[in-house]
Amino acid sequence: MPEPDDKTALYFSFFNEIGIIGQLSGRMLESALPAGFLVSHFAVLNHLVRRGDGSTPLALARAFQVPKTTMTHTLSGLEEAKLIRFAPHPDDGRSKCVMLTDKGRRFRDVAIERLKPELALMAERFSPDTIASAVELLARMREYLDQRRDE
Amino acid sequence: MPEPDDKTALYFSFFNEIGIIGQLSGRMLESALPAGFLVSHFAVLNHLVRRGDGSTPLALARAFQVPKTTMTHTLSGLEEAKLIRFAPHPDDGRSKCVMLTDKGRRFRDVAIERLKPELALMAERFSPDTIASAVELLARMREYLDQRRDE
DNA sequence: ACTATCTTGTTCGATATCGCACGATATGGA
DNA sequence: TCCATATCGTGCGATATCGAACAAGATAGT
Repeated sequence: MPEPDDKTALYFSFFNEIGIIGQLSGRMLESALPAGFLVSHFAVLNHLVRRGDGSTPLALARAFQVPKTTMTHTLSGLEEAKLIRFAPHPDDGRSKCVMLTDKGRRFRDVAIERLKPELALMAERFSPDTIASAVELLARMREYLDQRRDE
Repeated sequence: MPEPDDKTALYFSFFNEIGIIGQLSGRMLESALPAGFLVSHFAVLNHLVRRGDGSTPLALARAFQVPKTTMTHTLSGLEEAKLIRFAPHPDDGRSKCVMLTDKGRRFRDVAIERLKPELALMAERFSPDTIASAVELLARMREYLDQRRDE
């Protein structure tokens, strides 16, 4: 390492590992989805199931930290596949509400079911406790970066 | 959560956090790069500095777990900016060696210098020890996913 | 040496992602 | 009320990413 006297490299390797795991897990997840669907589609459906639907596109874009144009594109794919539908926003004429359809919920459930064996295998090597504490750190990191971003 | 009886959701949130941090850290890093350069460019340069240059494009693609077509594209951008150059492969006529140029090394050093304040701030909240142990877990996870991928 | 098969890098086409700029609506102050 | 400014979603163009197919070179079996 060229800078043995500082910790910079450590933090870079952290983000480097994050990036690579993002790649690998994305591929793994996509292999469990029908052709043409991506992580971004699944992630939105999963979010809607877990946090409840009715969010606006902008709220979703912020939740995943992607530009709103990207979210528009992702949502239009989901709508075309009838996995979500849009409802008018009750208070704000500029906005809309993203609603899960039954088909969307089933799509997400099937994907999860298809991934369960893989996750079970993973759980043999990485205990829920290990992952839970990692999630704790990662969530803190996400919140920190998110807040820094806004400043 | 819809499946209170299994740990599936925990593992999903792990990968979800990974994805979001990937987004956020990518943006942060790109803000320290000249316009038109992306994380992928920096990541390759950083890899070449730390692991030494002379790798082949395919080896780099594997290191970052991206398709080789993607690496071809990334490398062509770096070559056009004269941050790397290609040398013929001594043993294999199909392949080539990716070599850092002085300009490439400086590019990487400048980027790191520009990021140091941000990382120093981060280090106040996330100690090197914390990050080091996270890197350990992440590296294990990467190796695991990598190996699963090949099966 | 010959040939079948594998490996490496690229080209090509399709699509995802992103920044910019716009129209529509909301908000707040004069 | 009226206007300036902010916010929400989208259209557009540029570029990144990826899978499929290919050409050139390597490899292994005969």
